Parts: sequence; C-alpha cells; structure tokens
Amino acid sequence: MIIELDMQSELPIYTQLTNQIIEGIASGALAPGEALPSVRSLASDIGINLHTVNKAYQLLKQEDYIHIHRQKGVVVNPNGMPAADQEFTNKQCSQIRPLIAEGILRGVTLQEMKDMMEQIYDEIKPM
Amino acid sequence: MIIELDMQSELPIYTQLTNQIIEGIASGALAPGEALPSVRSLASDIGINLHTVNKAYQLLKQEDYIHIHRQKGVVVNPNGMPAADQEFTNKQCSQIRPLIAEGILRGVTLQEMKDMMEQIYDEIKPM
Amino acid sequence: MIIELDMQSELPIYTQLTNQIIEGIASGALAPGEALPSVRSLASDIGINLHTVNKAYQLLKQEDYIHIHRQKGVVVNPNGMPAADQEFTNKQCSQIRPLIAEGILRGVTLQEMKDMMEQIYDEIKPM
Amino acid sequence: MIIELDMQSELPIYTQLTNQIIEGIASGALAPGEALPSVRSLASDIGINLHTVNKAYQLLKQEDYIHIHRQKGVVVNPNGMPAADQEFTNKQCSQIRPLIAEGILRGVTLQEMKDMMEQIYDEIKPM
DNA sequence: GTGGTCTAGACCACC
DNA sequence: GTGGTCTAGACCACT
Repeated sequence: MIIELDMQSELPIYTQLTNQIIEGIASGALAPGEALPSVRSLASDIGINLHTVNKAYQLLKQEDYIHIHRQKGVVVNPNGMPAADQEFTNKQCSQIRPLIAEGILRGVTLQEMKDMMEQIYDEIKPM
Repeated sequence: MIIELDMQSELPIYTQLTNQIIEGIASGALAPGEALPSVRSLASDIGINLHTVNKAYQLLKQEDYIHIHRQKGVVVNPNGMPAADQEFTNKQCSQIRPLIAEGILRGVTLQEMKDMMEQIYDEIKPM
Repeated sequence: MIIELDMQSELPIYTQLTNQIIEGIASGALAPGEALPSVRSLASDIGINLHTVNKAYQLLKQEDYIHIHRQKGVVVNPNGMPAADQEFTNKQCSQIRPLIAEGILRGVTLQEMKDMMEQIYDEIKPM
Repeated sequence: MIIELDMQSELPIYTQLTNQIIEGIASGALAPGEALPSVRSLASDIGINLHTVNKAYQLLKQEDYIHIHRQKGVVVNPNGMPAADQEFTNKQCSQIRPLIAEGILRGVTLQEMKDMMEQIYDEIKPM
C-alpha cells in the first residue's frame, strides 16, 4: 500500500496517516489479520519520526481497527471491524454537518452532494 | 440567531463560530445584506475574546461570505454567495473522503450515508 | 496536592502520576471543576518531561476524569466522575484477581484481605 | 491444568503464565510436591518461547513457590507456601491502592468492593 | 502562556 | 527486532 503525505497540509501528519490506513482497510487493500509495517520501518520509509507513526497506530488501536502486539508487531484486527454505533454516527454527523452547510450556502444541490458522495464511495470501495 | 459554542470541543472556537454563521446563512436565518453584530458586541455577548471573533469574521470575509466596512460594520454579502468553484469542490471532497472511508470500514452502506446527508441537508435548509 | 514519584519503580512515571491524581480526586483533595497545573509547570515542578505529564493527562482525559482546554488548561471534570460501568468492573476484577490468588496462596484469609481493603479505603476517602 | 493466554493483552505473557500458575496453586489444582511440565514441553504445548516459560518459572522460584531441579524437573514447593510477610503485604497494598482509589472515584462503595473481592476469593479457593 | 505537534535520540522489556 | 517509555528541544495554533 502506498502512503501519500502532504507535509504542507494543515492536517497533522499522524491524522493523514491514520486516514490513509483507514482507507486502505476500507478498500480491502489491507485485509483483517494482515500485518502492517513496524513503527520504525514505516517511519523510515516515509521519512517521518517513529513517534508520529506510533501516534497514528495508537489511534487506530483505540478504535479497535488494529491490534498492537508488543513483539509481533501490528496487524489489522483479524476479527473484522467494529460496526457503526450511535457514538460513531453522531461523530460523523457533527463532522459532516458544516461541510453540508457550506455546500448549501454555495448553491450545491442535495443531488450533487449525493453524487459526490457516491463517486468517492465507489472510488474507495473495491467491488 | 443563537450561537452555541462548546468550550470543551477539540474544534477551535473561531472554527465553531465560523461554522455557525455559515449555517445561519445557509439556512436563511441570515439574509444577504443583513447586518452582523460588531466584533466587540458579539465577543462580549458570547463571552469570548475579541481576537477570536475577529478571526472568524476574517475567514468569512476571505471566502466572500461577508463584507467588513470600517464604519458601517459587518454585513452578509448583499450580492449573494459565491457559487461553488473547482477549488471549493476539491476541498469538500478531500474533507469528506476520510469520513466516507471510515463509514465503509464500519459497514455503513452508501444508502445510509446518503440518508444521513439528506437528513442533515433538510435540517439546515429552510425548504 | 503533593505528588510523589518513585523514579526507581517498575511502574511508568506517567502511570504513577495518573494514579496520584486519581487518588487526589477520590480523596476530595481535587474537587470537580478545580484547575490542575499546566503540563509545563507540573513537569518542571516534579522534574520530569512535559510529554510524560501530558501522557498522564491524556489518559485521565480519556477516562473523562479531567477536561483539557486548548488554552484554559486542565480542570477536573466539573460534572463529576463517570459512574462505574460493566467495562470498568470487569477491568477491576481482572486486575485484582491475581492479587487475591497470591494472597490465598500465602495464607491470607478473606477477612484479612477485606480488612486491608477497608483500611486503604478509609485512608483515601475523606469522609 | 489448563493455561489460557491472551496474546492481545497488555500484560507480558510471562506475567500471565505466572499468574495462572499461582492461581492453580492457590485453588489446589496444583498441590505441593506436584510436578509441573518441563520448560520445553510447556513452551511447546502452549506455543510460546522457551525463554518466556523459563522467565515465569524463575519468578515463581524466586518467591519460593516452586523448586527447579536440574534433573528431576519442576515441582510445586513440597513444604508448602511461604506465609505472607511484611514485604508481601506492603507490595499487595501498593498494588491494590490505585484500584481502590479509582473505585471510590467512580462511586463504588466499600461494601461493593468487599463483595467483589469475596466473589473472586470464592471463585479461586476450592473451599 | 496554554496545549498540540513533530523531531531526534536514548534505554528498556519482551520474545 | 518489536513496541514502550522518557528526555530534550523546537515550532505552531489558539486566546
């Protein structure tokens, strides 16, 4: 899997990294049980500090998307991903809401938004 | 219009304020040409720092959503809102993409996402 | 409140710090809404790195025992502490179980264990 | 006796192993004088490293819970378990203290804690 | 001045 | 070799 980071971005590097790994899992590029690179090797590969990689991994672990074994390293949760719960849905809503508001403000129609969403969805999802 | 800020949120206050004003305009609660409170009065009303309000206003001005006159004060852009351009659409995409990815990862279907979007859209838009 | 750290201990410093703050809240020495020292000042006071203090604070925040505001600093959760839920009870059980087992092995009676627990309880709780 | 290890746990494997053997002795499943599997066979049985089993055994030997003979193999101390001394009690206290503190913080009463302790005690002890 | 982020470099526990 | 912990020092965003 290819990781692309924008060092000029306003988003913290660890957030970008987290997002990319999430997308990797969502797309099927990373299968449950599959191993991820070690903190150190990934850090050196993409030229960032190991703590930054570690922070991304810790966040993914917190969400139960990956497992971190002290010695064996890091693997995608072999039991599959946790289903969306109420908390998750609420967080999604609160994050997407301002985007929709600004879209409305600039004259984007509901249909156009749905189309954009569908396009991104299809881009990510393997099938 | 009522401004609700969550001082515990991870979002900077100026961002929350910006979002709320955008939603106010999108919903029609704030009409083009309508006056907004002065930096000073708004800051004092909601109990935050002058600079914070000012930063929010500057961001809105940058997007051409509002006009700031030295004497006449602050008004919603009387000529209406700028239409969505390519740059705007790109930004929207890059912001919504990780949300969709995480939704896919947790088993949310495209239809469910669209429904959520439609619900939020209807909540904001006056009709 | 006085913080005592044992740099020779097998417990990570941030764990010791976390425990001490928890005990401070439990004992009433730190009341809900009360401010805690800033990351930097506490670090310098007890002579450790600010990242170590930060890690302790982040853990307490994760449990909703404290709130961290970007600028205002750190305060004990003003709404009081979260009640014990199933997850918490399970964790407690799994942590206390090996201690009880070793106590049994060395001939400590149930009554003696309860007495020890009561003594510690009274030591901490203000009442 | 059945050994159950959680490879995902934050606890080192040797600690889990140590705990399980201690609980085995405490419960009477392992009687004084009874033989334990050799380092080699236990390691192969549960699929872990030799060194890990060895470390667990060394710790148990240090506490005088087991004896390790070069030829005869490993046995539960035939003279019975050492009684709780001051050092042991102190260690127990310092380990249980943060658990009690967090319980208090989350509103667990002394009685509830004692009940939990009694329940675990009865679970382990044969009666 | 506050916390957030990132880097660099070190030692340790575990297996 | 793996992740866990700790330190030191830097810059930034926010108020």
